[in-house]
Amino acid sequence: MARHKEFERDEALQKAMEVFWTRGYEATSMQNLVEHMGINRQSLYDTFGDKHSLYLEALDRYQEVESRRLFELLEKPGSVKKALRKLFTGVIEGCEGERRGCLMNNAMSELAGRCKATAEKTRHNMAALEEAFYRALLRGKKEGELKELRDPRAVARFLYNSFQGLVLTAKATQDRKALEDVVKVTLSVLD
Amino acid sequence: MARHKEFERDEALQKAMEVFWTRGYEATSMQNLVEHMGINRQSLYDTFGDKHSLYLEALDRYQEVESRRLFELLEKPGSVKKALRKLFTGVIEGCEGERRGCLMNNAMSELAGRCKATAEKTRHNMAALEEAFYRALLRGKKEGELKELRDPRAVARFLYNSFQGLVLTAKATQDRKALEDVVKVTLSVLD
DNA sequence: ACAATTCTTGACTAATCGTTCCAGAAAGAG
DNA sequence: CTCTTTCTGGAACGATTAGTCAAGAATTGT
Repeated sequence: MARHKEFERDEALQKAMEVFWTRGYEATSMQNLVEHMGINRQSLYDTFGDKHSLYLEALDRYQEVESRRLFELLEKPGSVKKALRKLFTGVIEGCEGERRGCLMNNAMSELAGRCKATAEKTRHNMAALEEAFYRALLRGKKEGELKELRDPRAVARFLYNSFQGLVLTAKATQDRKALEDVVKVTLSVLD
Repeated sequence: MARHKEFERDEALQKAMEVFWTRGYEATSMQNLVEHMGINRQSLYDTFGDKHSLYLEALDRYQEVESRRLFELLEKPGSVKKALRKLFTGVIEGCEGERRGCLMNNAMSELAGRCKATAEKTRHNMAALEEAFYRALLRGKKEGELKELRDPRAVARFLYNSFQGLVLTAKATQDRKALEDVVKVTLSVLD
């Protein structure tokens, strides 16, 4: 029988995801990908198809891996408000170094307007995040922390929107005070 | 003496801005620009320098032309809340057709992370919009519409953030109800 | 050992990228 | 008209793009 693969598919995909995350879709060349993924050019094409297919798979992987961190944070027992604050201030911390934002956010901005598959995946991500916020809000309401919450669905959508806005804003500014103001007012909706 | 220019610099720049607005920076080729601007390739280079310089000038023009519309809307006498509602729902209307978002928003996402000049221009845009929100809030407070407003600077930053988030979100979704929920909760901060 | 299958390598398309060069047409001022 | 400058068109630049091909090395089951 045949030889086995000498690289881990998931590891290579992870690397590809990071390159797309940092450089975007158009600015990433196959040469960039070959170098960073550490696999052969031909293996890349054999395993992932063309550049666009690889990008879509990278979006899927991001959805699985990165979104999970967010879900876990919001589902962990304890104060919902504190979890939300941690989530939002985490964006501010993250803006210090890498400055690559969020892959889904970037995809929405760069490609969703002209690529249906990308638009679909970003919508799926949006739905998942909205749902995570929604469940957290319901939990907060049930546990008495957010008694006065009127329309959890609308607030969940609002939180998603503010979160994405913050990720984007943090890409251009280093003004922590400004970003903290945004978080402060955003979370005041829950009071 | 010499011949005069046969094209209007501002008109050509306007066209270039629209191309960058629709396609982004990387996905726009000089060929695209030549075709849409309606001027000669050589004239393009003579007049605007290279692609990157042209892009930065397009950002400047956007800042002047498009931001003014926003300023005028917010400075017009009348209810500040109504003006803000009009501004935000305008984003929802705009998402029906073109789907190109906002050039500054796009620039922030695509280039601000790796181009200092772009980051600077988007920061300038952010400061201008924040200031427009701030002045509108102060006016609302003075005129009694927003008596209970505590921290207008923070709320202005919050409004800017929600606005940019909405522009981005509207790029991927057509769910008007979801977008209207965002606007509803965002503006509820002023109540 | 042997055959089957797959990985690796590097050269190789054809197209497009941003940019420059050049020759000639057009239009102002003297 | 002539001189000067600028605009125009097309060809060309070298570099890079996404993607392919073919041949050999490696690893498996029999």
